[in-house]
Amino acid sequence: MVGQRKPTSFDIAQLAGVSQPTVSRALRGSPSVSAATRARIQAIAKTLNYTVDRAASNLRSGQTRTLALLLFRDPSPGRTLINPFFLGMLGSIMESCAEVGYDLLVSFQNVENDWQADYEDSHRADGLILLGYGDYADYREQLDQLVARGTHFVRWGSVAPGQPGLTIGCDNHAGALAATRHLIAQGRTRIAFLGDATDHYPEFHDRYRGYCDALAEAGLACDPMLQVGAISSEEAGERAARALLARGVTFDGIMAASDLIALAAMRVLAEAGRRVPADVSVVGFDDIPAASFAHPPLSTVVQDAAAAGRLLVRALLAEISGKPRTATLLPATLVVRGSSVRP
Amino acid sequence: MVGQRKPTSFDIAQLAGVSQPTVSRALRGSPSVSAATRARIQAIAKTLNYTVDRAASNLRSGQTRTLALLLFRDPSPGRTLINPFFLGMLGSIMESCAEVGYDLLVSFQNVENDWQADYEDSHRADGLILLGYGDYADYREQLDQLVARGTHFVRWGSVAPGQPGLTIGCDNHAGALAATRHLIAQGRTRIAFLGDATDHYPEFHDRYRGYCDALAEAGLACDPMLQVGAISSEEAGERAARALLARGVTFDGIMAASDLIALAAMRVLAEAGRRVPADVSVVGFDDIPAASFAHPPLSTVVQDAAAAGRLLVRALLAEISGKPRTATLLPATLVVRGSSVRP
DNA sequence: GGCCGCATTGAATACGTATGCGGGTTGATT
DNA sequence: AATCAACCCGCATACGTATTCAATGCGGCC
Repeated sequence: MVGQRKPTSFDIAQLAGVSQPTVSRALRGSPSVSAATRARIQAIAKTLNYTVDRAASNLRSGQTRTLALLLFRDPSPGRTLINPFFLGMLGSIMESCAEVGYDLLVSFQNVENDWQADYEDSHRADGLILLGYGDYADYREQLDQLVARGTHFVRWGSVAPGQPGLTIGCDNHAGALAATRHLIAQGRTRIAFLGDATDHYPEFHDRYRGYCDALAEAGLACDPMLQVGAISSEEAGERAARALLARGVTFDGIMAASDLIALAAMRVLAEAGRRVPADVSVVGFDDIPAASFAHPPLSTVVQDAAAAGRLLVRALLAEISGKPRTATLLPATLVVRGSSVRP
Repeated sequence: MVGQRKPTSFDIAQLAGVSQPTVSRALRGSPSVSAATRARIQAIAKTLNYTVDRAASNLRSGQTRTLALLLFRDPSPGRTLINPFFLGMLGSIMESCAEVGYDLLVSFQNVENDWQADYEDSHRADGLILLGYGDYADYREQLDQLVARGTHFVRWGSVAPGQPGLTIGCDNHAGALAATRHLIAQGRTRIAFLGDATDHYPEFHDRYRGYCDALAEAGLACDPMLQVGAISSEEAGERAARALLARGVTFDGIMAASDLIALAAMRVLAEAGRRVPADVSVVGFDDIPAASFAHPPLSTVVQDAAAAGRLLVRALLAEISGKPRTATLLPATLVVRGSSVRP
């Protein structure tokens, strides 16, 4: 069995008494093959365990029926684990690709480096899905290059006008707004924001604006002493929380730009003897799996990862087939758990 | 820029004043091309943004420089999330693939269905990595088929003699042995095992044997009333824990076959008013991210996911290149956190 | 000086499929 | 009965690269 040469469409053609092109058309579902011939060919293909050679098919057709998923990782001293939120999205992306009959190629990319975005040029994939909280300063240039080269791609990120390429994201502003309103409704007035607030991280920036707007609504000032920068990682969250404590400002609430930051902050607070939620109410963003296991369970803003993944794949396929698509905003909804509700 | 035809090796050849084969050789590092020519060709390739067409390259060479990762998912009513432990391994596999210059194709597979293992036959990948706690009864047959078709693959699972293909796994028996010894050292004598104990799930079976051996060492009986079957999911863990409580047997320790089971059990125990670890000591297996965030933090058996991923990739490459490899056992080490230590 | 060997390169070709185009057959229409 | 369209199918070919084989030039050695 092992020594057998892999069957080709010629083998099937011979057995079926037709020509090779007919086999190709039959298996591919071309309407110009009669039902009888098609059935015969399919039967033979099945008995021979024939599968279309993707390499040859890709070469001839110019299509790979493969999408590439590029996961951006922030450059950190130690090897940073990938953000769990994006891992969650991965599942739904895999699922969606399978549904539409596409393969999925995945790889890490470091934002800083020139990432090898030659997946499409080298005919390894028909399009790209970009995922990650990247530093937009580094990022932007590369996106422009992708656009210039005519690469098909979609990106999960902050949906704003004037951005290169097709972006899909959740309503970061509305999510943070709702979360901060919730904190205010709990009677909190000194609410800190842990996370980068510059436009280097547009998604965090949107969340920060939502936070500020909620404060403004309530007539509260947006105190810069209550904002500490951090990217989305436990280490950064820990540093930020410590920095906040070190400033000596009083605070009774924390709006964290991501769950990883929030969870790290809760840990630091516990060590410092601040009780959550008795002394401080905490809300995160993303709803990673660990959020509901935390103690107390973390209130957070849920992004619908399943819907997001599906939408990314659909949008990319539309883009590839030439249909113009516009940026899409997914809802972000607050889920209240134990970390924010005042006893 | 967009309308430009993608450059081929012929374009480079013409510009460099050489033939196409020389370009191919130069870019691929063949020793039979002079250093001067190589440098010239590489320079031209760079300015043209040339990348080798993988489709053509794959077709001609018969190699794809791509590995496929198949994640097995237990068939569940609702859509089961993928086991976080395997997600952790995914990162290290991605990393290892990148290091050796291979692409990684990922996809879900349902154990029950005939999974489309035609990745290698259809020239989409050079080999397969199989990941998942599969039901071995369904699984076995498919593995035999892979072997029969001469497909290159490695599998993460229970390392035991007589299994088809190349298996790499952690020392499930030793891990469970250490964990159960630890429970006994805490003075626990009525220790339950939550997880399948049949050979349908060989890894769980190995863990169960470790559990039993530890009990035997201490002169404790292995009471079947203290074992409840469960696959690795929160739902199954919850059902198992409730079933255990419903039996009305006394118990003061739980050895869970996986962290998902353990975390679900801790939740059920809390609802039932049993305190962890005061009344019941709990230990899990896998060390998924949520384990350390749980309350109390979950003691568990750590599998080195990073090493595992690296090893899987390396072993598969060796297998592909024809070097015989033998099954490998990775260590599993107990990490003690709050859920098991008696106050 | 002729022959041999090494170092480079070119010519030719094969990998297996998908598709434009034209040819043949059939049945229906005038 | 002649024309025509619809329907199926085969011929030829192209996709871009990697590899086999032969050819060339060159220096060295007997």
